[in-house]
Amino acid sequence: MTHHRKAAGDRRAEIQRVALSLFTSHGYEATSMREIAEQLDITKAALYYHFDSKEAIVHSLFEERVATINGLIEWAESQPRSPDRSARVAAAWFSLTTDGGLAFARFAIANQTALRDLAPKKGGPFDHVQRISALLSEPDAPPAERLKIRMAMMSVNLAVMSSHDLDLSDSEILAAATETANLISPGFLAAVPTTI
Amino acid sequence: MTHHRKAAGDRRAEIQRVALSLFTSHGYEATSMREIAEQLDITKAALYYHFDSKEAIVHSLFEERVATINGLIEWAESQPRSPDRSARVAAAWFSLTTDGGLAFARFAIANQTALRDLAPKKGGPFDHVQRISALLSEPDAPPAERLKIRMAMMSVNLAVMSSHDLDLSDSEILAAATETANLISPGFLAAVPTTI
DNA sequence: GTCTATACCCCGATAGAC
DNA sequence: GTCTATCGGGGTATAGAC
Repeated sequence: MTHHRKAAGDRRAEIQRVALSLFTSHGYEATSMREIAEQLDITKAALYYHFDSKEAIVHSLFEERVATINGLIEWAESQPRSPDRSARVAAAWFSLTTDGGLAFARFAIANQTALRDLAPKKGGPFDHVQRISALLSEPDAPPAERLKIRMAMMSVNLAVMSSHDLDLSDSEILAAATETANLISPGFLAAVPTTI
Repeated sequence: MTHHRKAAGDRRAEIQRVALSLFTSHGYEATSMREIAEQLDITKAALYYHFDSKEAIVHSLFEERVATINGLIEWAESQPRSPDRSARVAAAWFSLTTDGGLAFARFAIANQTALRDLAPKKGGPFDHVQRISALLSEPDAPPAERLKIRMAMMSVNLAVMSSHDLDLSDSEILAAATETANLISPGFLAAVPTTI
């Protein structure tokens, strides 16, 4: 027998889906709990049953990703610096943004300042760019060199930002990002297959 | 005789300076009129003497830039499509982001969603990217080609986003952006001198 | 477990004294 | 021209009925 009622975990996932959509289109600060509740035909108070706060919602949206990247960094730091390690880290970094389409990238772009304020030390998304770029560049690399590595890392963001109003699939956007990353920093994604 | 009192126009400029700083660091939505007033040691009401609304402040921050770009677009549309026209438009676009350092670029990055909502039709900053990229690409160019043009145009944003926490001057960031633009779209800034 | 009702605060904005 | 005082509303969050 199927039930008309939603399973326990579904409501939480629905809230996350709606919140991600609203945060992406209007921004975290401009999105109110009332808006999220209305779009789900539930009350504001119901949100507070599933999440302790508005911040808790946004944290839940990237906590899995944060944990994965922290694991990646931990692994990389236990390995000796080598071209192979760099290739694996770069490939993992890129594949992380493709999981679940480009929804997270779009969310991150629309909420850069909010993410900075909401995830300051916990190892937020922006801290990761710094730490991984350090892993990918030589210890004595000049700042200009580190900048290029970071620009290659963030080519996905550039492609997503630029693709607004253009008739392109996520795969095509990602292909442009991959190509751009390799142009900015030759060999950046040499080891990663271009298939998505 | 010098006066201790500020000249009339100074207060308005001071408000713009503080507002730009706060909007850039915390975002438009997260910045309140009270914060702006406190940082200037004036009252909230005093702000409303100089500006009709919070939106009016943010509009004043880029109205000059908007007018300049509208003029650029108007001029370009009156010219026949040619390599020379493209070179001039691309060069003008880039030099517009250097005026007054990279302050506007940083502001725009921190407030993408707010700018979209606040300047929807008036010819906001994001509308300009679309219209200028149309000028710079062939009329029958596929979306992927237009995307690359836009990515080249927004390489300044990429460089600024990536340079956070890096010991680089605005000139160095801009140099990286210029180089990247030409890598993404060969010859994009061929005609523009690289001196800043 | 999920709702209604409400507390409490700070927001942008205005009126009018000085 | 700049202030004090205040308004109406929406914000997040909570208390407690059901």
